[in-house]
Amino acid sequence: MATIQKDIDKRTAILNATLDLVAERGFHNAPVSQVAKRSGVSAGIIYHYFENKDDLIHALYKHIKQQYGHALMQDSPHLLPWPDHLVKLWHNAYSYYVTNSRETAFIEQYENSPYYEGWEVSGVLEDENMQALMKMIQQDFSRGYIIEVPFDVLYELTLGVAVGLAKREISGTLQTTDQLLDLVAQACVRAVAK
Amino acid sequence: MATIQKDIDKRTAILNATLDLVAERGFHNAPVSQVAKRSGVSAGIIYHYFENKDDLIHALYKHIKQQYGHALMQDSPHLLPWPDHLVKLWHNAYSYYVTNSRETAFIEQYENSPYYEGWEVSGVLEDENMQALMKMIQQDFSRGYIIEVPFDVLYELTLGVAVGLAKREISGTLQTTDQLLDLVAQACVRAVAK
Amino acid sequence: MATIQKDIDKRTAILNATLDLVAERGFHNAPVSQVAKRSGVSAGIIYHYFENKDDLIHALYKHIKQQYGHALMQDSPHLLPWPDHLVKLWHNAYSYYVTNSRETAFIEQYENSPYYEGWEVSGVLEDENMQALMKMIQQDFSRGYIIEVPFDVLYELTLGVAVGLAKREISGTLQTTDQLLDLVAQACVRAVAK
Amino acid sequence: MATIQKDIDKRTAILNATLDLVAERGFHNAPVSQVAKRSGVSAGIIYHYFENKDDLIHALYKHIKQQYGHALMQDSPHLLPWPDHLVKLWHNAYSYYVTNSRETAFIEQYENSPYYEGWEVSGVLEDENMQALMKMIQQDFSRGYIIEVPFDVLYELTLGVAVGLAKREISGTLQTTDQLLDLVAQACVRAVAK
DNA sequence: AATGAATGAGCATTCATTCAT
DNA sequence: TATGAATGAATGCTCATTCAT
Repeated sequence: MATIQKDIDKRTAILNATLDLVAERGFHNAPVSQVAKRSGVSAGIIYHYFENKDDLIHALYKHIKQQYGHALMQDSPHLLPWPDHLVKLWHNAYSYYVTNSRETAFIEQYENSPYYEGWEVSGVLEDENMQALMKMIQQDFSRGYIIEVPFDVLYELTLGVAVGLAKREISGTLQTTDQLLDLVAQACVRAVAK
Repeated sequence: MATIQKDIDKRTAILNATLDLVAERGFHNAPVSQVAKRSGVSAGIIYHYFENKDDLIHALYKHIKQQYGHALMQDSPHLLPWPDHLVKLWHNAYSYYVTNSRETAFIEQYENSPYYEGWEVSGVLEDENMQALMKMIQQDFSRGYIIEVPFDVLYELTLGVAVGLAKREISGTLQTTDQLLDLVAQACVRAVAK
Repeated sequence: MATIQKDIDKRTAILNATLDLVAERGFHNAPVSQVAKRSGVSAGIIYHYFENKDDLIHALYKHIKQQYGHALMQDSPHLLPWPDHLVKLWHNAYSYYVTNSRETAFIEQYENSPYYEGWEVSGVLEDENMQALMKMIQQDFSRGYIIEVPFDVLYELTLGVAVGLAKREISGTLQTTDQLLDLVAQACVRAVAK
Repeated sequence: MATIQKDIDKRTAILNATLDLVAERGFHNAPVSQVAKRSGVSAGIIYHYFENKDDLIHALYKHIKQQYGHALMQDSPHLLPWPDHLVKLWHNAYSYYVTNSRETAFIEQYENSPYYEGWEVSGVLEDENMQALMKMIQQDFSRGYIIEVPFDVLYELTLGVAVGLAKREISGTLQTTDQLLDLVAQACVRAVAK
């Protein structure tokens, strides 16, 4: 039992150190040796938990995306009526990104690198939270609440905006207020509402 | 004169090769030696035109951003009435990104890497096209056409959506039509209109 | 008793896996971890049966050399008259090498590596089959059947040729027939006969 | 001119250092870093002259085999009558191996490692000295001097014996004299003569 | 006896940058 | 200006060996 716990800790420690380094210094300058040092393990053991550095990066991405999926569905937005559930979703997304700035930095680097092959391939769809979300949007569709555009487009018009804003807030370019965020969430709703 | 011309060509060739490599293979795997080979110059001469590799990357970014600024103001959107100028702007942006996929890939990698320190620092504001654009938005503001949110927010709600869509189109995730694009442009207008 | 049996099996399994790997992939690329995996034991236990990897290699060599000595004296060549016993010996050697290609590959790698310090040091002489063989040759000597050259030289002129041929047969370079082998055995006899 | 000379020297220095190390310490324990140190160059430059370590090893083998081919045909054995040319050839081979013990050690390690894919594939046949040798043997064949067996077999019965003996001489296992060598050369002739 | 996680030195290879020519 | 050979620190990764369990 102690062993299992320790194993989980070590794997997590490696993932966490990688996240730290990539967020701080970029995909470059996140050498395995530094990951090892920062997570307090030897360099060799990393290859016990992960096949190679790419595998480590991919695993970290999957890990974060799961976290994100969970955060999105916090407080069960799907139980709220239209358009409140969309607003809630938007705030959840924004909140996740701003609170987890390292994760945000990592995701954005990952998804804009050759590592990424699109969300359909990335295995994100297997996550149950993501499935719940898709179902929710599906319903809005069939009830005629939102414009008839592909899912990707809806995403960009809503949560895509949340990421962009969060990145600016994190970098200090932009100072938001609750009022402003509500305003933007409403704007997104307006964009996709039929 | 011929020499100067040749210099410009060589510098451009280096920038172009860098763009190629970064777009194709990512910020990693774009070694200076490859840049040299692909641009048909020696590795050493690159350090005549650029202080070091970082300088080369930054210069490329500036170069592309200027191109982008120019593309944005194509066909003088600022001469059109509200909200046509915004729609035109949106289409210009989208068109630039989709047509110049290498540039898009580079920009997105750059702006999500530790290289980037925010657009205010990046010198983008010095570009005259960008200044014209800012002025145009300023006017819409003062005339009460658009919601009162910071410039960054407006950007995310409009052109930010265009980049996101373009990236999906480029990667093949999404197939757009003129009809769909018009729909999205309208949605963006709806989002920011007061 | 059962335990002892199991031990022997495990030790043999390790030796066998090592042989496999070295023959297949060379002295390089025969890591202990792979030996463990292929022999179905843990990496750690290998160090219970062998002091270290070198010791394992040396032990394997000794093991094979004993097998070889046994194979050489199959069907009691020493009971045959001159030069039939030499011919028989030659065929036995050739047959062993061709039949046991993994062993052949290992022996040749070992004897041409810094591991090897000459057969006199290697402990081969302690083997009773080898002693019987030496005695047989000794007798041929004293009876004046064979030329007066050191034992090493006789070996090269006879069994040394068998190894060389076998290696070519194994690698597919050479296709032998019974007729050809008889011819070569005779040639070797001719070489050493006085 | 000086540059060309220097280049040749550097490439040769690398090959020479590799030969040294492999002969002394085996294919293992001949790390590129040591090759660099011993040849007085940086580790990096080795990859300017050779694609990778395998390429370096293969190049060294080819280099040595050419040397060997040259040594074999020293004093034009092909101009001598049967069987003197064979005896001369044998002595040339033996002499090369004993004099160039590092080369011998390397060749034997190489040809018994997974690097080696048989002499037909190794490009040895392209060497003009080897071609002269083949022609010489061909002639002996057609004149009915030697037994009708494949070339490989003849090789093992003659020069193959020379290598084996040389290896024993080098290792100190065997002390040869001119008389003994003549005796063995004669034995080899006897073996292949019809 | 037995496991396999853990170590860390060592390896092949890359690459930004310099500099003699 | 221009070349490209040369450097050497740094990187991802391997593997013999140890040791807590």
